[in-house]
Amino acid sequence: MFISVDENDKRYRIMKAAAKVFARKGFHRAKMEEIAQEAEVGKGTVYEYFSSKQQLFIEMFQVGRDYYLDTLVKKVAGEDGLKNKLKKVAYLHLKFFSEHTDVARVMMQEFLQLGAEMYGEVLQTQKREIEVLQGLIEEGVRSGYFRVLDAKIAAYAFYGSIHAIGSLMIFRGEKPDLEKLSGEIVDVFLQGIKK
Amino acid sequence: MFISVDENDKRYRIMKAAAKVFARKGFHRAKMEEIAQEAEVGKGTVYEYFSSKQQLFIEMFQVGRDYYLDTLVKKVAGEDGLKNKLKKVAYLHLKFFSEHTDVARVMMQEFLQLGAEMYGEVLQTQKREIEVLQGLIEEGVRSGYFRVLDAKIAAYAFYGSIHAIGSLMIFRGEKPDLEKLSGEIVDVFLQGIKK
Amino acid sequence: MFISVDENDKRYRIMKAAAKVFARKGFHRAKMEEIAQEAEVGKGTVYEYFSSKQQLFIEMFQVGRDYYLDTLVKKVAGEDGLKNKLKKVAYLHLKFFSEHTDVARVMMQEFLQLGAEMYGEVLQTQKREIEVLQGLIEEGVRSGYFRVLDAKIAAYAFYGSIHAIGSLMIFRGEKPDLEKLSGEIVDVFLQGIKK
Amino acid sequence: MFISVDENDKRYRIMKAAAKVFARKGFHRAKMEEIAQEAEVGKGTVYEYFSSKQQLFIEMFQVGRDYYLDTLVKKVAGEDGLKNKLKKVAYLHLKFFSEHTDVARVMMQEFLQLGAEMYGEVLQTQKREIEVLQGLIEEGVRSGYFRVLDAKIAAYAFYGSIHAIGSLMIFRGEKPDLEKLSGEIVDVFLQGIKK
DNA sequence: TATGAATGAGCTTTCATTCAT
DNA sequence: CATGAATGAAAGCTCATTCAT
Repeated sequence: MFISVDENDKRYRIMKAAAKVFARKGFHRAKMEEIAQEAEVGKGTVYEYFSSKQQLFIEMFQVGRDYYLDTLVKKVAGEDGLKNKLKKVAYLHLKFFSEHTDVARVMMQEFLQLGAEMYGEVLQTQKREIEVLQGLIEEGVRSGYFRVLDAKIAAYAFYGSIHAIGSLMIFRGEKPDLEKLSGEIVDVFLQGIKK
Repeated sequence: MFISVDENDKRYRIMKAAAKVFARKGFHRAKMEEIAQEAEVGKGTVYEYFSSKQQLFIEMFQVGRDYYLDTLVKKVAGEDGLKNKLKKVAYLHLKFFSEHTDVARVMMQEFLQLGAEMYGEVLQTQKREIEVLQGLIEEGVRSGYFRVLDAKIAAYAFYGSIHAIGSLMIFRGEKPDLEKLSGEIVDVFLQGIKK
Repeated sequence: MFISVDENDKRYRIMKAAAKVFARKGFHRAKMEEIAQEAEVGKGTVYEYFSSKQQLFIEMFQVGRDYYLDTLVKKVAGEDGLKNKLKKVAYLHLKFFSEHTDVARVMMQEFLQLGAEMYGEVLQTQKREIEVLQGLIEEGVRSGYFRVLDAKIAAYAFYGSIHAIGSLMIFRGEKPDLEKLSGEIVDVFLQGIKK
Repeated sequence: MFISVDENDKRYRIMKAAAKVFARKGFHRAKMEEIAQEAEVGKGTVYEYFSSKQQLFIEMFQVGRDYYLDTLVKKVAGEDGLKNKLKKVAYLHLKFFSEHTDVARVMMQEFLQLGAEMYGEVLQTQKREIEVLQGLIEEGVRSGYFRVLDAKIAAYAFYGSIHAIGSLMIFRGEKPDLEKLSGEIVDVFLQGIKK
């Protein structure tokens, strides 16, 4: 999940362990001790790299988020046509949920628990992904490909659709065909469900 | 929010207090002491009615959920036409978010924190609301009003749309025109965004 | 040592235990656990009465100091003649050291360790006792009983004399005749050591 | 302050750094890390020269003490007449306080904190300085210059006087005329305050 | 010899839960 | 039934000390 040149880098190992434990337990029930054990380092070592539990959580989160968003933007740009771009967003979102179930779980859980600082951090992810979608929709409206509507609401609606379905997968442990699924979601979004 | 014959009923008062405090602080940061004070009872009294903090949370949650779902089902039944029924679901969901911002926050936050027991409980709410939607969509497909598609995916997509927009409102503190907003969501869902 | 109506008063018991443990170990090496055990209460109970270790130390200190100073002022006032008053100060100071070796030890030890807050607190004791002495000496100078000199320096000198001898007792565990000893100290102070 | 042939000697640099940091923070709040930084050596290097924090403190203390006492004995021997010798002791004690405020602070603070081992070490300083004074007083008694009295008590009284006044200076940050002050202290000690 | 990354024992403090009144 | 004083397990964090390089 995270970018790292050296797989044995302690900082990297601790962040990976943190992601795993936070995912399993949530922020409050995760113990620094357990994270240290998971990373196969001493408890004190964690504090050599991260000044506090909260700081560890925030940094772990930011790295994951940045990696995800960078990948998203890059891959969407590589697609031709608005429909394919929307489908790519859906696909990548679902793929992330599917491949990083544990991390996704944390990202959804700890929303407001950690006070104002985290509040903003966590929201950024949603916000920036939705901005990408809103941009695509606005483009479609300008080019006459989409009908005239509130692009923000539409973006939230589309984001909500894929996010809800992603959540479903997390909770059910299902492994559907993501290509097909993202196709269907985009189809509903573009054509509506009405005959 | 909760139903109670006797407004002075201790059990009721404690649950209401719990809802308030859990909403303010989240599960882990909420203190039994504070809940007791909010309910104007002794700390020990809380334990007369609820065997543990977790149990109190679960029961509070269930009562809120049941009240919400019962209201939902009843009001949707009172509407004519599938479009109006869908719109009603969106409207009620958004209205709940709008009127009970704090409670909604808890319902979204504490998802998995509380282990397997809560896991199921929390999911029930989503699941049953989605079942209502799925039922409506299947009905529409059968009657030929909607085109043939995977009703479950469509239900999740619709649910996700309204939920994402509801979340937005919670975090931004916005107070939009719910009638209009639910109309727009249903419109996108039915017609799609394509021209 | 401390004033208390009810010997079983928890607050009192904790303060007494704290005095004992702080005396034995000094502030930093004293463990809250040990204080709780000494007071025969649970660790949490200590925190019911004192918000922190430092607060416990400060309050314990203040109570001891106030009791000591009040007694000092009262008893000195009850003596006739400057010589007897000075002797009383010496006697009470030595008696306090003799009877409350452990507490005296703490009062001397933790001087500056605890930051500005304690700094002032601890100094108050010395300062106020020295003020009493300075007052007596100034009175003697005015009345022509003492020769004209810097009353402050003389007060510090006298205070230092009795304090040094008190310290000696603490460290050696000696139990000299305090009446006789204070007489000798006052004698040296009044007559000097010169023939 | 310390004697060293080679100013760049690591051992010497570490001890000097330790004196500085212990003085600033007291024993328990001083960190080995900070001492190492102050000495501009690695943390591990400190342990090459001193087996533990406590050992470092003790050795630093002993060196300072020995230097002080050697100087004291030498300079007192260089004075003519008991009065001048006593005055020299007072002057040097006050001068030490005045010039090495920080070190003096530690010497007074850490008295008993460090258990039996330090206990003896720290007391040695006082004890040996008092022995010097006691020797001078006994000499004066023998030679008929002083009246017959308990030389030990008198020595403690004199030591206490200068120590109390020295402490005063430390805490107030005053910089009095040490020549004059030591003269006054000796004067009170020899003549008494009585007319 | 010199280093500083790594360690974990040990500390203060919190708070859900109990139980004597 | 109602209470809240008492409790102690549990957790985050610090820092003296070690040891591979």
